[in-house]
Amino acid sequence: MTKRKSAAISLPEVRNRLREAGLRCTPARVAAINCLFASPTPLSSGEIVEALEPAGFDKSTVYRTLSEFTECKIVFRLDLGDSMRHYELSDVGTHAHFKCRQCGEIQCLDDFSFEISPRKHKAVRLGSVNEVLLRGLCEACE
Amino acid sequence: MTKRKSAAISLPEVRNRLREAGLRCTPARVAAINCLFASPTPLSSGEIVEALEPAGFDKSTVYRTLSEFTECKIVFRLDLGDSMRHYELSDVGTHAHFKCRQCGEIQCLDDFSFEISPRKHKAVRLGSVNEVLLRGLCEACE
DNA sequence: ATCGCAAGTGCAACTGATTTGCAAATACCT
DNA sequence: AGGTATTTGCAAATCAGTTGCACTTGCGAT
Repeated sequence: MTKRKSAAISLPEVRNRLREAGLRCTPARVAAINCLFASPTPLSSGEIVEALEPAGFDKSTVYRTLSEFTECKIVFRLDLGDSMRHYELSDVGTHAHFKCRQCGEIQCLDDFSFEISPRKHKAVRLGSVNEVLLRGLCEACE
Repeated sequence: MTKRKSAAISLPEVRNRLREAGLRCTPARVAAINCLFASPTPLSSGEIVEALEPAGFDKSTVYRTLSEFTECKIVFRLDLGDSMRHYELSDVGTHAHFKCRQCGEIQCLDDFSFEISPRKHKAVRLGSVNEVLLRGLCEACE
């Protein structure tokens, strides 16, 4: 539930997560989970592909794996724009993200709270909001 | 400055906007502005391409036009994820957007206000935020 | 009004991210 | 260990968006 650095996750634990989600435990899936687990911020599909290809995993396998994970809710898929999808393990909990439109840096805003309130009452009706994304310039780029 | 339905914008007015931005007044640009003007919500590049191609405008021209408009700040480019860019005339003013991850519907949240506040004070440092995007399920899809 | 040329356009070919079809490989239940 | 439904790797396809280039056109100067 909390943010972790880069400690590895044990194979049996990964296996459990997969089996619980109804997925077979395969090397590609284990590698993908380890990859995501090791990163403090969401990774783009491209970054994950780059990380796993050297180990011999095909990019199509990686993309398929990420889709499966998303369906099974093992990971949460963020649409941060810029034609790229990002993924993070869903057990880190829901939080907003900030993306710098200049350098592309992504920050997880677990330390921020949001208040979203209708101003007039004509009330556009949103259903449920489960992703909050802020874009702008990070301190460095500003 | 306010939201409009689908009334057309006069040619001289479009011409003015373009000249003020330092752009020549060409049929493709006029068509693109009219297209954006007629829509109550941001349009994706694909939608604009589809709208203008039947009239004989090439998609590369449309993409180029949209980039120029973005540079000149005539339009604001939104990165709503889903591998697609959306555009709206910048004179509608800054406001947040909601996008349904199921049906893709986009809502402009000009009637909402946002409060974003650091919870702890360890303070992740954001620079300036100029786009707020919420994703989730709209009322219909929920 | 019309001329000249920089700016804008259409076309076709290219890129980069992602997807798909299919045959070979493999996880895992018995 | 064995059989089979699931996964995987590969190559080819797709899709949004971009680019190079020769042709056209808007518009300030004549």
